[in-house]
Amino acid sequence: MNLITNLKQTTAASLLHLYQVTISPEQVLVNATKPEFEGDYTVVLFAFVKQLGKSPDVVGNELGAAMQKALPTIITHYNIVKGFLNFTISNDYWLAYIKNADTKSLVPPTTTPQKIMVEYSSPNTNKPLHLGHLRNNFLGLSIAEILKVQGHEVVKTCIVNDRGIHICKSMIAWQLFANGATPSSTNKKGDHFVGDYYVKYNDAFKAEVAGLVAGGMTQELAEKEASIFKAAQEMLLKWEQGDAATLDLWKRMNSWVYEGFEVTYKKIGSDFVKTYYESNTYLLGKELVEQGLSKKVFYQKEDSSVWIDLTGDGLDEKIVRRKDGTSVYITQDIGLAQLKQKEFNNDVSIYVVGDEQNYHFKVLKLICQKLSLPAADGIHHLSYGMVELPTGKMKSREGTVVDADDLVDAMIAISKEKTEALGKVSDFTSDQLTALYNTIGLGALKFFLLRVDPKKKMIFNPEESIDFHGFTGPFIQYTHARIKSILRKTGVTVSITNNELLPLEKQLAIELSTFPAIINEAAENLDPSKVAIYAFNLAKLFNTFYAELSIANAESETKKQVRIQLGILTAATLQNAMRVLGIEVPEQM
RNA sequence: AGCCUCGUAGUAUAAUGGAUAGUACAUGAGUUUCCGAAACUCCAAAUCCAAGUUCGAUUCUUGGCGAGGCUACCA
Repeated sequence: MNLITNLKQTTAASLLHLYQVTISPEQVLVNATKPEFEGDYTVVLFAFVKQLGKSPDVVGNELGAAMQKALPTIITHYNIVKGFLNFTISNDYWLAYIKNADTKSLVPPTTTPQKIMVEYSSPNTNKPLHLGHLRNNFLGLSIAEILKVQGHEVVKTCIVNDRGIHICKSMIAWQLFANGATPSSTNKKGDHFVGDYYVKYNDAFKAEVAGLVAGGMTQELAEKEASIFKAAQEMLLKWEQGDAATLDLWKRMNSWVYEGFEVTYKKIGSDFVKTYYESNTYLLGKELVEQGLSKKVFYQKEDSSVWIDLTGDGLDEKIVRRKDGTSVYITQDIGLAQLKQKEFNNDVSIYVVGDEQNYHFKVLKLICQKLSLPAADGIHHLSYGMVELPTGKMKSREGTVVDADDLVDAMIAISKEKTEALGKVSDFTSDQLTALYNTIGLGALKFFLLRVDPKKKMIFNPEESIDFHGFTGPFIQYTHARIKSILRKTGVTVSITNNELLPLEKQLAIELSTFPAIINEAAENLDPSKVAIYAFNLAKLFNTFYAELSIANAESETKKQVRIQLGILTAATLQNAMRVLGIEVPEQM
């Protein structure tokens, strides 16, 4: 049992014994003691002094004595400061922890493993991936790893938005302007190639609209009347009718895009057990509309369109089938949710999607619940904020996006530059160097995008935002590499016979012991930033420890053994923490 | 108009209602005869405003002000 749980339970038991009051262990607040006070863990007394009708000092003294008596090998001292009961934990406890910690299973597996689907990435096939997609991909990858390390079975899926008017725009522009050019004929990555035509479409569209407006048309009308827009609409119609030539071009251009995506996904580490294509799924959900009608979850209006009334749940009315009988977005998503559940039999389904769709997912979950679809309660939306630039929102139509490939390449280039300047890897082969630059560059980028609460929108300043010092991936990678280098020289732990701990040694042990709780917190909140913050704090603490205390030249052999073991545990914990963020840690850098 | 997020030093961020609001970058001052200085140490600097609940509020409630998003028979 972990120490905090133990302290909570003992507090509750002691209170029951002393005062005959029942307080559940979850109600007991146990915190790490602030450094300026004596002690390791603190029980906050205010919560129960009121119902006991005694002063905090009296309760503190009685409770402290009782707890020490209950846990004689764990608690060595206690003191009370203004309603805070501080406990000092015995060195023996921490030494036993250091000795017994297993680097192969730092996180105990959950007792209730589930099958969890994580859907992430959701690209459009009319343009390459950008910075926003990177945040999405890194969040999806990370949350999948966090759940895996807890012992859940994870299925990663992707839904590709491969049809619709936006793709037709790229297709039209290609027909108009490409003269038969292809990615290979222009030596361009396929997704970028197609994306260029999307931009060309918009340029042409804008120019045409401007011309029409100059000729006296209103902006609104001009946007509807522009011939290039009409051509795109017509193409969408042909696509829906199954026109062979249109489908051929669509398939051809999409295949270019997929080739490009594959390169990017491989580079950033994204993979999927199953990829769904919207062109296959956009007709799903039709039977569900019928079911919903017969279950009276949905109702039909006079024009024969079908709706659900969610006003009772504080939301609006929502259409689920148009009067012409076709599905809308939400209907497709309900159908896809059902399909995925049928195929994989998952208990939980996590959607990594931007926060502009918060309302959509609230509605989706509600409808699935009302239709009594299996695992409807397991639907979770991992909602994340937009990534914006100092100049404002990114707009792919206007070409003001930070391209994913460019950014990744730039990060790798910077890591190369910095690594070369330090000259610590002269013994690496060129393949090893390439791998190292990738590890560091991607580590910096992933960490930067994962270290903040996903819910918050973030501003990305390409020039200033990326750093290799401080609260960054490379800082943690460096700390790991340094520990490994030290351990290569000192050898492994032989045995621990020491019986005392210096404050920094104990502090490090305490920090190491909280890792499983951090993982649980991150999983519960679908928030990898908790792990990123933890990894940084641990690395920082180790660096302080290392600056103060020598490992190789420790005061005694027994001290050396303890510190080697602390080094081993720190390196393993950093490696595990970074792994669940999708970041590798090098042995040397 | 309604609904949902968010507002913390110059910048970026942290804090299940708990102690003197933590951290990084940038700024300033230091630390290499000793295990890796991508490191460490120290200085300075912040909770949008106003009420309320509480022993205690960055956190909860209400009202302002400000930013973004959603309220599509687009996806």
